[in-house]
Formats: sequence, structure tokens, C-alpha cells
Amino acid sequence: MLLKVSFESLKPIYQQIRDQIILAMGKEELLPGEDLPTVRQLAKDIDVNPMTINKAYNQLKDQGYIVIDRRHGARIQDFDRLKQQKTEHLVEELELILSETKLKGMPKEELSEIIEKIYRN
Amino acid sequence: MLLKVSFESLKPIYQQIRDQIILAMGKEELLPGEDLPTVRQLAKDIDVNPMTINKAYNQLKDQGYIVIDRRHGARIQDFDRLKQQKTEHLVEELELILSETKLKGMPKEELSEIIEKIYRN
DNA sequence: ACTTTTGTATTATATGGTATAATACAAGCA
DNA sequence: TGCTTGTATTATACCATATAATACAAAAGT
Repeated sequence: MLLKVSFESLKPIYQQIRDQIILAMGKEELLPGEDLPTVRQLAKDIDVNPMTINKAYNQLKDQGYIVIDRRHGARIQDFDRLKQQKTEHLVEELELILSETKLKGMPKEELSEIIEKIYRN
Repeated sequence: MLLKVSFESLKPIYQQIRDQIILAMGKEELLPGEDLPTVRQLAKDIDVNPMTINKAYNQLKDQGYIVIDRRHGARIQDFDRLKQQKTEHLVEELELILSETKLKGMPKEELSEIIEKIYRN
């Protein structure tokens, strides 16, 4: 997978990395059990500090998306374990964004299309 | 409307205020044309600095949710003008969250329920 | 055993966002 | 004229973000 970060973005770099990995998992470009690049390698590739990668990986670990092992590095979490996790905070985030789409006149049909696109594979 | 902010939250205060106003608009607890509290009044009510309120209001203005007039203060934007605004960034945010709900096993039916709840009124 | 590679901890430093405080200003209104 | 409105300004403080350089513990490879 290829990762791109913007240094001008308002969104912190570690957050950009986290988000892109989750999106790639959603598209099944990253599969359960698959190894992520090492902290140092990825830091080199996208030219940021290793501790910034570490922060992104750690957040993904805390949120249950990956497992980190000192000997193997970082690996995508198994689907089974992924699906046993809480989603309350995601519901809150959803309610906010849906309020915005509603207020800006986005029809439910467009929402359905987006859902279909993401839930497809 | 009543506003509550948490000073311990990771989310900035001005962002908390912004989000709650949008949620209230979604629930039609705040209606188009309605006046928001003055910067000074709201600052007093929830005990924060007036410039923090100003920052929240300004963001809401930039994102098209309210209009600010020097003589009247802040007012909720008309529905018509609200619905003529771009939503691309919201789509991107949605795609991220939907990737997360999918990975965590939230069924499409639960998404539909949330959409219905928000889009109801 | 030795070396390499892994994530991680540590310390220092720099920058920018967030929030406050106190004050002042321009514009419209009563 | 005086009041209220949002806003601008200046100073200050704190914390998140990001970097740099280094070091460490643990496991793998040889």
C-alpha cells in the first residue's frame, strides 16, 4: 500500500496515517494477518520521524485495528476479534456527520450509495 | 438550548460548541432565522472566554451554518442557503467512519436506523 | 554467542493550536 | 449620547505535535 501525507494539512500526520490504514483495510487492500511496514521503514518512506509512525501504530493498536508484537512488528488484526469491539463512539461521530449531510440537503439515497460502496467487499 | 462543555475532553472547547449547535440544528431545536446567544452571554453561561465562543461562531459562519451580523449578532442560516452547499468533505469523513463501522461488524441495518433517526424531522 | 531488527522509552527542542485576560474599536440601535 | 453587537489586539500560558539523537529490551537470524 502507498501512503501519502500532507504536511500542510490541519490533520496531524499520525492521524493521516491512521486514517489511510483504516481506509485501506476497508477496501481490503490490507488483509487480516498482513504485516505493516516497520516503524523505521515507513518513517523513511514518507520522510517523517519514527515516533510519529509509532504514535499512529499505537493508536491503531489501542483502537483494536492492529496488533503489535516486538518480534514481528505490526500486523492487521483478525477479522473475528475486530468484530467484537464497541462502536458507541462511532455512532456519536456518525450522528454529527449525518446532521451535517441532512442540513446541507444530501438525500438519503446518496448516503445509501456511499454505504453500498464501502460495504461492498 | 442548553450547552455543555467538558474541559477535560480531547476535543477543543470551540469544537464542542460548534458540534452541539449543529446537532441541535439537526434536531430542529434551533430553527432557521433563530438568534443564537450573544458571544458575551454564552461565554458567561458556560464560563469560557468570549473569544472561544467567537471562534466557534466564526467556524460555523465559514461552514455556512449561521450568519453573523454586527447589529443582530449570530443567527441560524436559512434552510434554502444551507442546502446549496458543497458536501465533498463530508463524504470523505463518512467514508472513513463507514470503513470503521464495517470493520467492527456494524450491520447496514443499524446504519439505516441511525440515518432514519437523524433524517426523521 | 553475536549481530541485527523489532518496538519503545527518554530527553531535549521547536512550533503551532487552544484558551485566557484585559482592553479597545467600529457599527448599529434606542 | 450611551448601549450592545462582533471583532481586533496584545500578552501570556499550556499542551499537542513533530523532530532529533540516543538507548534499551526482546526476539530472530546467522
